[in-house]
Amino acid sequence: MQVTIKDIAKKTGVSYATVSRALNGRSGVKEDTRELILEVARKMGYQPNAIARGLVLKHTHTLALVIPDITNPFFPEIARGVEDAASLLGYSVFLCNTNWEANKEKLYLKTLQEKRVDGIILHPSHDVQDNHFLDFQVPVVLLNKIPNVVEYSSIEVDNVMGGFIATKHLIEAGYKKIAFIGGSENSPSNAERKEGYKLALRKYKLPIDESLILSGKFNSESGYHNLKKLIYSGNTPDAVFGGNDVIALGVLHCAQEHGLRIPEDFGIIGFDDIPYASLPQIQLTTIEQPKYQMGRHAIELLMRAIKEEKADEVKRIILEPKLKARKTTREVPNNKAIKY
Amino acid sequence: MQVTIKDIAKKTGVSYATVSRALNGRSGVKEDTRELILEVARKMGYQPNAIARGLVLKHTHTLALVIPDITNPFFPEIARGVEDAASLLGYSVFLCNTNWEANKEKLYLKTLQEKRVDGIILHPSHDVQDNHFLDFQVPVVLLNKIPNVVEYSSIEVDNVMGGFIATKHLIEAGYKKIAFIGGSENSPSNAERKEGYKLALRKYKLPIDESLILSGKFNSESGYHNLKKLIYSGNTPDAVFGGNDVIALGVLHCAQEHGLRIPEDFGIIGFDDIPYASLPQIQLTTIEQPKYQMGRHAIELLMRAIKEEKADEVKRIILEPKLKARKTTREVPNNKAIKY
DNA sequence: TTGAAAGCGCTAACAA
DNA sequence: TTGTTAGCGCTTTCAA
Repeated sequence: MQVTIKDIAKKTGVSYATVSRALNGRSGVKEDTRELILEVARKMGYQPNAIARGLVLKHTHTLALVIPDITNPFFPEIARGVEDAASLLGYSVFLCNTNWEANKEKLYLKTLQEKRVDGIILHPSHDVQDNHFLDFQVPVVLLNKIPNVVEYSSIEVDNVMGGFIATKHLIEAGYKKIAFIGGSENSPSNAERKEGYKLALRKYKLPIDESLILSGKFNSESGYHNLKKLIYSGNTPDAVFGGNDVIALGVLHCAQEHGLRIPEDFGIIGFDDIPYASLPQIQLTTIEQPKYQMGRHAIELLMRAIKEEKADEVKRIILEPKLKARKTTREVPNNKAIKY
Repeated sequence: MQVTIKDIAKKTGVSYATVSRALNGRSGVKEDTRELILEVARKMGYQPNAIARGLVLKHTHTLALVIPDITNPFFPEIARGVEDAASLLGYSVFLCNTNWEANKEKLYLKTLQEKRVDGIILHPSHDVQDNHFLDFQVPVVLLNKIPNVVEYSSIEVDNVMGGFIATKHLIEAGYKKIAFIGGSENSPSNAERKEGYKLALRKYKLPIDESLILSGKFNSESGYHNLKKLIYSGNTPDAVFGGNDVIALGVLHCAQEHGLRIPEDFGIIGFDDIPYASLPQIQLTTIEQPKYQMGRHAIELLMRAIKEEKADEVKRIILEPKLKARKTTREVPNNKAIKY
């Protein structure tokens, strides 16, 4: 059996209230008694029971990170950022994989509330339209925007800016026929990246050709097949902006298989900067999302909500995406750089 | 404020013991009352308090996965296996990154005990010699062997077999001068893989050349530099068995940079089969560890320890590693395959 | 400086 | 079938 403060009280001959005070470093305990208690506690191998404490204090120093899939290369760094920041503040964090299933997400959210987590960081599954987490007691911060949901703090990256920068880079590098091969149609971030793409084309007076704008899934097969489709329909672009890195990797694979010379005749840019992208054998040009920082910021936001009783204060942190020019796009000649 | 069983009791006019019974589906509640209670609970938005329940039941339905770094491509799949299996059984899991630091590991283990997790899955940092988790109340299963520690269940892959298979594959493919570029000297799994390597050389009558056996760190820089060292000392091998995939990737990079033709003149095999390895642009031949399964099995073992009060029963599950022949090694001609 | 006692929300004996 | 009550391990008033 675990030793409790009562055991310590018995051993030391004081009341267990005093033991509690001593153990928690509260004032109003004679130095002698405190030392005695601490000593005895140590000797008996006392481990405070966080459950009991949580029951009375009404907080658990426990958080949760609810994401679609830790196996998706986009998430581990976020998770690490979350966990590092949380542990620094004395919080533990539950990891929950929803597997992109709204039902699983719903179930987790319920369980987590029952476990009385102090806060939740949530990357919702795209397809969640019913916002089942809207009647929440627990503070939550979102890891991406949900259309029409404004009641939560969130940390986001500026996807339209990212899409713009990506496309601009392609244009500056001299590519002329630039396709957008995106992911799911009803992903808000996908839509925003596409918007950035169109913005850039428009700004630099390139035609917007709808036949060059494809969508599919956020996996490499989708990227692969969409480029293939373009090639076989005789509509081969000379550059592709992929909706994310995984798609771009599929595009890269397809382009290589079809003997397209990269980056000379064919440019590819992705989005996210997942770890794969920087492998020497890949060297994918991409738009970086500051994943680790996103995790940290999410914790910051969550702490505001938890600590300051400002559950109502909604704050959005919008992070800037950055271009990582690598080897799947031509270098931009200095003199050709478009003024921005 | 959250609604409690007392609130429900008041509303329905029964005692709160009855409410508890009804809510937990315990027998001995008239069907009418049960329905009433359930109905009222639903209406009031009752959320059972798992903390309070945990306090009396003395379990929390909470587990922890303590690993060095979720950002390391070896771990996400394990984590997924753990989480999937755990959630199926109604458990939540804490994710803890020790960052390879024994101190952090120690701290987490302490916290987790205080939080009264029901069990822990631990991948210890290599360099932990003092086994600070030895005085544990909580069931733990280990994700790799620790020398001289036999008191815990563990799930392991047979590293010497893996090393043997890897080397055998290289030999069968016709490589003659096979180097082993490993990771940390004091990593047990590294030592075992090296042992398998030597075993294979011996068995197939190839000389064991200590100048071809290098160690370093478990990162790609280490692999890169160790091969470079070999090359510049005029001791270039015609194949390398990397202590893990990340090392092998570094080796691959170096080999490519130095114009070695892969796999014709130079073969590379790794260990782990991390996701990178199967990218079309990489196609690294490697020894697969069944990571997802390891996670699931770990949960199995943990459940035995938790449920059956067999905390003392120590069980090891030893998984078989498998060869994944891809493009960084020559194909093994059928007739040349060595009988095993 | 210390102790007695209530109570956090719940489960489970024991009685009725 | 239902209610009463003790108690899980702890914190925190209130009194002494």
